[in-house]
Amino acid sequence: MDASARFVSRPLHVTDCVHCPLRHSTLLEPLTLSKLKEVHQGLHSLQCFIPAKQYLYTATDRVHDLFVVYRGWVILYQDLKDGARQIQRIALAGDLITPSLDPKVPAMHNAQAVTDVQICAFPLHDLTRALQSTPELSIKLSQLYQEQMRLCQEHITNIGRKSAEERIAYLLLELCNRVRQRTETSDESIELPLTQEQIADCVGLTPIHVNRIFRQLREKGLIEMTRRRLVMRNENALIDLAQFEPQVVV
Amino acid sequence: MDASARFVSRPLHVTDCVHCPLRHSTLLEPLTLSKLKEVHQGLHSLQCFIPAKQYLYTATDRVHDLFVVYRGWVILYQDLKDGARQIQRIALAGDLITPSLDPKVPAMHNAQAVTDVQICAFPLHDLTRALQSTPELSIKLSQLYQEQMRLCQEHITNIGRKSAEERIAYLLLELCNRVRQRTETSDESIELPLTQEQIADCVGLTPIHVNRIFRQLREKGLIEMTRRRLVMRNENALIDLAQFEPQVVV
DNA sequence: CGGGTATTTGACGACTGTCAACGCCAGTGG
DNA sequence: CCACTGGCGTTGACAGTCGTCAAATACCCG
Repeated sequence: MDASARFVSRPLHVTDCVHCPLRHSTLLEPLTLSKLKEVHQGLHSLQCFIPAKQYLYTATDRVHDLFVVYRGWVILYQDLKDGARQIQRIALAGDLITPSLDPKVPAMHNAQAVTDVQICAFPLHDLTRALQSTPELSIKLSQLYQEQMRLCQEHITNIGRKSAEERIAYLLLELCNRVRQRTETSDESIELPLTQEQIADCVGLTPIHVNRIFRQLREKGLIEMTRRRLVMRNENALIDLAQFEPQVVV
Repeated sequence: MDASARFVSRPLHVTDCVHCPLRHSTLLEPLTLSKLKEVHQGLHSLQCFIPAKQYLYTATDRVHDLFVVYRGWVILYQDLKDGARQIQRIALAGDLITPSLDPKVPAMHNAQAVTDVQICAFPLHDLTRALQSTPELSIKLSQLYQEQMRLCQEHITNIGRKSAEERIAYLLLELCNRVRQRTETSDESIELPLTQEQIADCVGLTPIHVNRIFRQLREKGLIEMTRRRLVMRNENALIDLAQFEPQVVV
């Protein structure tokens, strides 16, 4: 199915997208929301609203756009034959979602809104033109890809070589860090709209085991989890446990 | 440590790099070796020789170059505190290696030559200039990143949600596919210079267990492994087992 | 208030890891 | 030529983390 059809069949508010990292050309500028609020450079885009649990596209879709999340959480995941599911990436505000750069190639994964989501869609055709006319844009795009790759590779290390406890601690710290960068705060608690099942699908465990680990972490006094909210009770201990290396953003 | 120092301290042959995917601007052109043999566009580069087992850079290095593998196998991996190791990516001929786009940020992972390797090094500074003057280059770069991301995300699904047997079957098929694309052959056997330990570090298992699975696959008549050589005895059964989806290169 | 979803808990089993030992092969040096 | 050495592959016994199954509880939304 064609993903653009999927779009227009859903409630959507089209306005100008005034918050978008693609407008920033400075090398390795951190992608905070305040930084995002700058001037548009004339790149065509549509801002869309996607309600929670709806799909941005699915694995077989041929997508003609590159997306930038403006608000909300999006999970990118793959379904396996046996019913299992692996969340490959969690996209937050300011993150790029690029199912493919070739509209003939299907996305191979699903993109689903966890919360209500606002995104900007950039038609690939316009993007290609913009890249040719605006070199800063292409450099920015490379940086975004690079940052994505880094997270992706850390995710691989996390899933491949760490215990359940370490994996979950790491995921929580990473998400916490990313949320803080975006809100420019350093609260010890954040909104965490993921279910335990989604966390399990992210780190490659079963929801039952995720629950066991959460209890452990709670009993050790490291975290507290109320509904949709995560409190880091002892962040240093958690960092130590997870072998987490907060990225030094220069 | 600065990675350029690491370079010049090693045996290296400096010549013009005449084989490099960055010279190709057509959208989603497959990266085969024959395609690589085209005309250079004036991007500065050094071709270096790295003998097997030597490091291109290590986790703490600040790297000032972007690399393109021309010949040989390179593993990118992270070391963990407890001595474990996770191979995040295997780079073959035509693949990009971009430890960072900011020379101030350390690589966070090691890049080690598995076989003798020839690579091209593009200084980041020159690359940035080239991206600004040559828009086709930036589009090509984005495509390369995109392809990398796809492999990386599949790797995550593989490690996170598949059994040992499925993981190994998948890895073998992926490597086989990538080698075939590059050699433009479809032999049922390929050179596979990885040790069982390296395969284990790639799919997140122990070398002992990798060995057990190899025996299983051998006894099922699916593969044969002699020294440094993999023979696919029943590729379809292997594809079925691994839930492998060969990428449709358009 | 009621139905569905998410969380929690226990018992049990299995896949994979750990430990230990041996064999094979290539390179090295006497 | 042969003993020696180190790396890699192979195998077995055992242990443990994590998955599976089942069920009860808590929570949300209509």
